Amino acid sequence: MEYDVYVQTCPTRLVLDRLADKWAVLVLGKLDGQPVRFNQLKREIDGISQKVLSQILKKLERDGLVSRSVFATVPVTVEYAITPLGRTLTSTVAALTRWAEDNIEAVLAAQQKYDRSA
Amino acid sequence: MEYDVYVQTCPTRLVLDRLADKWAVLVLGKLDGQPVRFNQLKREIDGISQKVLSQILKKLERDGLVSRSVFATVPVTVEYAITPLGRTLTSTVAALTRWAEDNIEAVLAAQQKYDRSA
DNA sequence: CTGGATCCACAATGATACTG
DNA sequence: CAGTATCATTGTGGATCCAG
Repeated sequence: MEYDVYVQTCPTRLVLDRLADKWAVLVLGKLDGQPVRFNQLKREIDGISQKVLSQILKKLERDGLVSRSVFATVPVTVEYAITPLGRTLTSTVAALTRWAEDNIEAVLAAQQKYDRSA
Repeated sequence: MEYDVYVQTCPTRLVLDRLADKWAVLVLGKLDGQPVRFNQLKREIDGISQKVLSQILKKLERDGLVSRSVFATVPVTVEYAITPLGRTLTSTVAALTRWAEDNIEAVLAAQQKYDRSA
């Protein structure tokens, strides 16, 4: 079977839709390493709302990239962790955020130059 | 200066917003190699609308990732090409689409398993 | 603590038509 | 060919309140 992201009906487009999401990238980056609890994620990912975070986590879990573990403490504890499949993604994802941090100045400079000439 | 994508006000978030876009990923992937004309891009990126394509190209150009060249032919010819800065991104971007194509089956399987247990 | 449900405002997109 | 302009529609996210 041949897959090609450039074909609209190809299922790989579904994966791209999921990956090509700012929040998903940040969540995967935070989970790479140790399991993290819901509110801890919410605190560490500045600007994400509770609604969006729970949606993203559910999607990532459905895709098999993230696992969800419930502990019957009081109050309940829920830990999210990356799966083996998800771990094959984190290096790529990390490269993305690293690129952003490394090249932001060049991008900002390009934007200013563009805006001046416009 | 320290940058951190996990801080909401950090400019690197702008970069992530741009990169974390399905269409931007596909466009950059297509431009990696030779310059491509507008309608050729539109044809090769299945499902993208003319409006969205022109928007994405303008943003990528503003970010300094893509260059736009106009040739005074009749009718006019416009070629889009990747810039040196953009080229530093393509390997990461290519890794993303490759991951999607390589792991789609595992993802689809995970989704089916998830849906059955739900 | 971990979310689900709701309401609402705004951004994004498709379709269509038109221009240089 | 390579776009821009407009409109109508949808979706997406934020804010808030509530519950197990």
